[in-house]
Amino acid sequence: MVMKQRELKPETLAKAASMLKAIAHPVRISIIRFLEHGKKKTVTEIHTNLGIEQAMASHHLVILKDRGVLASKREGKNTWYFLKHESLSYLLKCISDCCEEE
Amino acid sequence: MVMKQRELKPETLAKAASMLKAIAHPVRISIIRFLEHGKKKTVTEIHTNLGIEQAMASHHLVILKDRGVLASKREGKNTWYFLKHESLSYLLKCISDCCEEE
DNA sequence: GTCAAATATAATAAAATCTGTATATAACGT
DNA sequence: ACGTTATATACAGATTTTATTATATTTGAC
Repeated sequence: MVMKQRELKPETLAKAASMLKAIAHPVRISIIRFLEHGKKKTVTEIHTNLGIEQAMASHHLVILKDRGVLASKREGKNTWYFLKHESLSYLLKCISDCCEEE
Repeated sequence: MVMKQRELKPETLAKAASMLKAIAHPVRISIIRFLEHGKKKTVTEIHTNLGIEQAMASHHLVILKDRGVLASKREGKNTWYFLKHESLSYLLKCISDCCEEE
C-alpha cells in the first residue's frame, strides 16, 4: 500500500515560506544560532556579540518574532529573546550540511 | 567541559542564507515536496501537477538549481529534475511542524 | 529542412527587502 | 521631573524578488 503524501494547505505553505524567508538571512541565521539550546538573550547582548547596530538587531528581531521564529519577554528595561522552536537548530544544521558538501 | 558552538564562516553563512531563500517560496516548497524520496520529474510533469505556467515552473526550477537545491539531467526533449539533498525533506517537515503548532 | 513538443530565456513592472540614520518610546534611578 | 539606558520605530534610497507575457532554443519525428 502506497502512502500518498499529505498535501499542505495553501495557508500552511504560505506560512512556511514566510517563516523560511525570515530565517534566510545571514544576520538572522547568526541570531538564531546565538539563541540555540534554550538561551535567552537581550537585544544588547545580541547586537554586541554579533557586531551589528542596535537598530539593525532590533529590526531583525522583530522580523523573526513576527514570523513566529522567536518569542520575547520584557523584564524591566530589557527584552529577552529566545527560540520558539528548538527544532530550528536542526533545520540550520541540515542547511549548513547541504552547503558544505559541495 | 562546555563545547563552544562552532562559528560559521561568512561565506558558509551567505551560502546557507541564499539556499534557504531559494526554498522560501510557496511554489518552490511545493516543487521540493513533489520531488521527495528520490523522485525525478520533468518540467511538464511539475507544471502540470502543481498547476502553474510552464515558464513559471522553469523559472523556479532554475532558481532551485542555481542555489544548489536541485540537480537536473537532460534526456532527449525532457529535463529531469531531482533533489540534490534528500535531507531537505527533513527541513520541510521541521518547518511545517513549527507552522502547525500555533 | 520543417514541424511540433519540451524547455529555457528575456523583458517588464509591481512589490517586497535591506541598510543606515535618525528619532521615539519605555523603564528605571535619583 | 530629569537623565540615562534599553529597545523600538520611521524614513528613504538602493537592491532584490515576483508574476506575467512573450519569445527563443533544443530535440526528435517526418
